[in-house]
Amino acid sequence: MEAEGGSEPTTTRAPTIYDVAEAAGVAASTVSRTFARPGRVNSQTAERVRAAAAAIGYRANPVAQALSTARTRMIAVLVSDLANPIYAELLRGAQVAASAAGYGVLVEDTREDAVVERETAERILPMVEGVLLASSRMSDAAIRSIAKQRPVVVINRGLADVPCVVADEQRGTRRAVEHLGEAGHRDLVYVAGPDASWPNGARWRAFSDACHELDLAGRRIGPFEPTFAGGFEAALALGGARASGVLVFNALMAVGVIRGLQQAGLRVPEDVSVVGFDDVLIGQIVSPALTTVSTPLQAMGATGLRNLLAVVNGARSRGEPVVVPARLLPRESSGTARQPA
Amino acid sequence: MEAEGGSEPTTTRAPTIYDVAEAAGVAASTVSRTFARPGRVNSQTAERVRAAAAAIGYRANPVAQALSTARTRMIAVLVSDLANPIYAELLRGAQVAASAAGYGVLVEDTREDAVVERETAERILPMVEGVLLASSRMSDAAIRSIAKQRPVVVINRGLADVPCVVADEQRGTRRAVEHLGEAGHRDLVYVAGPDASWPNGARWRAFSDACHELDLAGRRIGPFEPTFAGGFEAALALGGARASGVLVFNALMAVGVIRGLQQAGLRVPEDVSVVGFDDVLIGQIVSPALTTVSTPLQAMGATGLRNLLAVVNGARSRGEPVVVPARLLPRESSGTARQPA
DNA sequence: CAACTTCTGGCAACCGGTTGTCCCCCACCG
DNA sequence: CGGTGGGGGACAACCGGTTGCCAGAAGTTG
Repeated sequence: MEAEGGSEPTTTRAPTIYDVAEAAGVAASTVSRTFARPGRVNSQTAERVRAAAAAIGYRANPVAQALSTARTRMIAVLVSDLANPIYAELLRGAQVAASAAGYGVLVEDTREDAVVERETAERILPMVEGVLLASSRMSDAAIRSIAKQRPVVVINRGLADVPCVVADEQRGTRRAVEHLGEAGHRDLVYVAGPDASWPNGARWRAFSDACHELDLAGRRIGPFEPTFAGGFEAALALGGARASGVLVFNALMAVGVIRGLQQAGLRVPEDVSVVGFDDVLIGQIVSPALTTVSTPLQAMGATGLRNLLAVVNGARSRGEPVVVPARLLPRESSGTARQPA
Repeated sequence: MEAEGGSEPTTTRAPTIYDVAEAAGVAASTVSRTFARPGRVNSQTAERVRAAAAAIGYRANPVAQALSTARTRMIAVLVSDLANPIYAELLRGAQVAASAAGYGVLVEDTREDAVVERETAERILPMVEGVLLASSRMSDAAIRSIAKQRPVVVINRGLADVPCVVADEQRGTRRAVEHLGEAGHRDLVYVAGPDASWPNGARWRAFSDACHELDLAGRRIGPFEPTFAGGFEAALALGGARASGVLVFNALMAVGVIRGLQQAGLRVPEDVSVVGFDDVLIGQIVSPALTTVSTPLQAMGATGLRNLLAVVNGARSRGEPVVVPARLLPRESSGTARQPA
C-alpha cells in the first residue's frame, strides 16, 4: 500500500498508436486501420507502419479496443466445483476452443451454490461477451435473465430458448439399467446427486422409466453431495437395503459408493453392482474399475464454447439442444446378480 | 457470421454515468465520484445519485474503468494441464482468493509446452494486472522477461528476484527417503517427470542427496510424462531393475506406477514400495492407497494469488520465496523391504 | 480536357469512465 | 461587514483505440 521509493525504473509507458503514428509519419487512424482493416490502407504505407510498430514494440491495448468496439474477447465459464474432474475436463475443452478463437476464459467456481453462481454471473457479465454455464445450479428464470443480457450456452442442462449442449442422458441411463437388468438385477437403486442438478433429474427420470418398462423395482435415495464423501455416505444409507444394482449420479460418488460398500463388508460386484456416470481417470483406477456411462466432456466443453462464439457473432441458434451421445463402458464394478436367497 | 434479421429487440444500451447524471440532475463527474470516491461528494447528493442509478439500473462498465485507471481487475493464471488434479486445486485456491478480492481469473492451459506458455503469457499480458505461473515450464529468462512487464508470482518453482510460493521439497523428499530407508529399502529409484519442471529437479536433487547421506543406492529413470500413462510406462521400464523402493515425481504418475507394477505381476508394497508426491483423491482411492508427500495445493494457489495482488498494489516483495511445509502421509503403498534374497 | 470514380490519408467524434483544476457559495472569523 | 477557507459541483482533458466523413490525389472515361 505504501508508495514505492524513488528508485522505480519509471515503468516506460507502453507505446500507443500515437507513438507508432509519429514514428511512421502518418496519422493515428492510419495505424489503427493498418491492423484493424488491412486493405483499407495502401500496402506501402501499411508496411511502413508495421515496421515502425515493430521497431518500437507496439502492441494494441485490448482494453481500449474493447471499449470502442464493445468486444472484450472474453467468455465467462462458470463451473460448480473445480475439484470435480468433470469440470476440469469441461473447462479444458472450453479453454482450448476459446484460445483457438482468440478468446480468453474467465473461470469462476461457484461452489455448488445457486446464489453465488447468480451473483458471480451478474458481476462479470459486463466484462464478457458471453457466458458458458456448466451444470448450472440456478433456476431456469435466473438463467433466462442472464441470457437476456448476454449470449449464454448451457452445458449439461436442457432449457427451452437457451442453446444447450447435453449428453443423451435418456439413452445412457437406459443402457445402464438394461445392463443391470440383463445381469439379473431386479432391485435397483438410484443414488441421487444435488436436487438442483439437471442431469440428476434427467437420470432419475430415465432410470425410473426404464425400470418401469423393464419391470424392475427401482427406488431412489438421496440427495447426497456429488463428491466422494457423498457417495461414501450414500453407501452406508444403502447398507440395510436389498439393492443388488446401484446406479450412481456421478463418478466421484460412485467411487465413494464402492468404497463405502467395501467398508461395510460387501463385495463389488459380487454382492452389489455399481454403475456410475462420467468417464474420469479415478473410475478406471479404483478397484474394481467403475462401470460407467461415459460422455465426451472435453468435446462438450469445446462444442459449448464454439456454439457460444457463434451466437456472439450473430448466429441465430436453432432452438434444439445439441445432444451428444452417451455410451456405457462396462468394466468391473458390475456383474451378474447373486441367485436370490 | 450472417447478419441477423431485422427483428432484433434493439438491445437497449446499458445506462452510463451520463444517464444517471441526467436523471439525478448533476454532472457525470459527480456520479463517477459518488461511486469511486465516497466522501468526496455531499452525502445528500450521493444519496440522490444512488437512487437515480438504482432506478435506471446503472452498473459501471468495467472496461471503461479499466481503460482510465489502467486496472483491469484481472489476473492471469497459467497452468500446465487442467486435467491434472493438482492444477485444478491450485486454480481453485487462486480463483477463490481472487474472487474475494474482487478480481477475475483468466485461465490458460499451456499443455505442458514452454512455447505455448510463453506465447499465451505475452498475449494476455496487456489484459491483466498480474500473472500467476503455476509450475511454469518456461526458462528463467522467459519468466523474468514477463516479470519485467507485469507483476508475476511463481508457484512450484524457485527463482531469484521473482516472488515464489514453493513447498519444502527438500524436507518432504528427505522424509520420503528416510521413510523408505527405515523400512529397510536400500535400492531406491526416482521416477522423473518433465525435465522442464522445477519440482522435478528439486525432488531429484533432494532424493540424490538424501540417498547419499543415508548411504542408500539411488538412481533415476525418466523423464516420463507426468500422467497416469507416463507412470504406467515407467513401471515397465522399472520392471527389470532391482529397485525395492520407488519415489515418483507426482501422484498421477505414482498411481500409474502402482498399476503398472501390479500389471507386471509385482505386489505393492510387498515386492516394491511406492511413494509419490501430492495428496489428491486418486491417491487415496487407489489400492493400495498411495503413500505420498503432501503439499497444501489450494493454500498455495490462494497464497500465490494474494501475494500477487499485494505486489500489484505496490507491496515490495522481500526476496525470499514463501515456503510451505510438505509432509509425508504414510499409507499403504509403502512397507517393509523384503529380506534381500 | 472536363467530369466522375476510386483510392487513401487525416480529422475529429466517440466508447464510458476518472480526475486535475477551477470556481462558486457558504460559513466562520475578527 | 469584508476577508478567508474549504466543501462540493462542473468542466474538460484524458485513457487508447475505432470509425464516419471529408478531401486531395490519382486513375478512368467520353
